[in-house]
Amino acid sequence: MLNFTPNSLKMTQDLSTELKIKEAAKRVFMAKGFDGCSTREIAKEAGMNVALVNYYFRSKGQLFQLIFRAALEDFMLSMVDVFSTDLSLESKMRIFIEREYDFLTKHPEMPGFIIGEMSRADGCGAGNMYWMKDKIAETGIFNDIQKAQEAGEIRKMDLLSIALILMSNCHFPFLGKPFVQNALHVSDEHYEQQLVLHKQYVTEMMINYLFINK
Amino acid sequence: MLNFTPNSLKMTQDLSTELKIKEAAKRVFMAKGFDGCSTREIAKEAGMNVALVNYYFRSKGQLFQLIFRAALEDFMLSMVDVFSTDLSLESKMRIFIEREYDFLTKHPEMPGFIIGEMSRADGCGAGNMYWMKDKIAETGIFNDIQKAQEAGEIRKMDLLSIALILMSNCHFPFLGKPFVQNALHVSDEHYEQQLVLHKQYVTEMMINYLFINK
DNA sequence: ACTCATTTTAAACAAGCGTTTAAAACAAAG
DNA sequence: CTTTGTTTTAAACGCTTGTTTAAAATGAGT
Repeated sequence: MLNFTPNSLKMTQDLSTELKIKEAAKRVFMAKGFDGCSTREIAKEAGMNVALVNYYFRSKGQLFQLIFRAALEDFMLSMVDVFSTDLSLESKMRIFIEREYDFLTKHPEMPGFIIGEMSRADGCGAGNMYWMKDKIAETGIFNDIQKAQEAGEIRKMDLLSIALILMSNCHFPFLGKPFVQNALHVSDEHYEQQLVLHKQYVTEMMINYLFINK
Repeated sequence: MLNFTPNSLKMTQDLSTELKIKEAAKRVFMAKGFDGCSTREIAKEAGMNVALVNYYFRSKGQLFQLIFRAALEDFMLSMVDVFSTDLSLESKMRIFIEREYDFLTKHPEMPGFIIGEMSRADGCGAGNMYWMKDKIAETGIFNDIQKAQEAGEIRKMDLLSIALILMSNCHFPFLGKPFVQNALHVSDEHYEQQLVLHKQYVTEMMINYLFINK
């Protein structure tokens, strides 16, 4: 009998368990963080035996690294592919903000997870993310910005500040939700509704500031 | 013999150990989070016996609540007292941003700690922070904003969006430092230098956007 | 039916956890 | 010196942690 699945003969159960654990781990790690959960909790969430976690992924740490890197790649993907188009710089930024709000609305726990776990002592430190800048550079966005600065179209400021302005106004509304919501007594519904308007506000604010009006 | 110290006869050692533990706990909790550290680690950091932590603070959880609430109050204090002055709304905002950057430069781990621990499942949830909005309201800043909106001086937008714009551009540069720094290969020195400029950029950007030019 | 490698299981491991205990050390008062 | 209350200590408690083990179950090839 023909079998097209590599590395394994029975696939239904096989890949299923590995995937189930990986997806359970993703859910649990993102909700509680590396320190905030146990191997047994992940196993239970996946409906599997504890030992299977280590059978497929060797250790809690390695499973975490897998999840973390995947999350990081997801996180970058929505950014990067907008920059690769041949739209104007202003359009790129507008669409970038749009996409960022879309993505974060679907995955609101993402920025907290990544930033939170990156600050951990033994968290996936510097070395693991060296590919990121290169990935962004490949899109040519850095050149676009430099050209636009030389042409006097956008304000001459360090790339870091441009990145900070964009990320601050896209990510903080999701990152800081638990704090801001409690501090101002805002309901979930009102918060989510306001985010739609907020996206438009910050788009206008940032474009107005970054781009020099003739 | 007269004794003015309450609840205790010898004070030098007494308050010293309690304070040492509290300060060690503050350091450790802020660096590693509630789940990321142990009672024994706090005791060792304070140079004290493990049991003393529970002798003075009953449990790890109660000690944490103490530290967390104190951090939250510190966090609010720098905001609130600017708003209580009788400066113009624009001046208040300018000084607010200035103070916020000053405070966060001295305590860069603060926003990550507060936001991170607030998202924890059993973290100090809603009930504990009901005082915050009242504390801000007492300063009259909410009225100032409403008046300014009715007078057409500042843009008519929900209070939530105004708060989000201010906090995003003040807190994210510190919150997201580990991520942004790694993503763009930025050294500590450059990052800190740029933050001084960044503060001026975002001040101009926010004021320009929020206040309607005649 | 038997083989053999893979997958799953229950049980166990040492280590670390938060917390408690009971005794020791201490310091002031009578 | 003895008493009395507080502070500090070492040791232990029961429990959970990450990980390993060795046996059981599984399923395809011969």
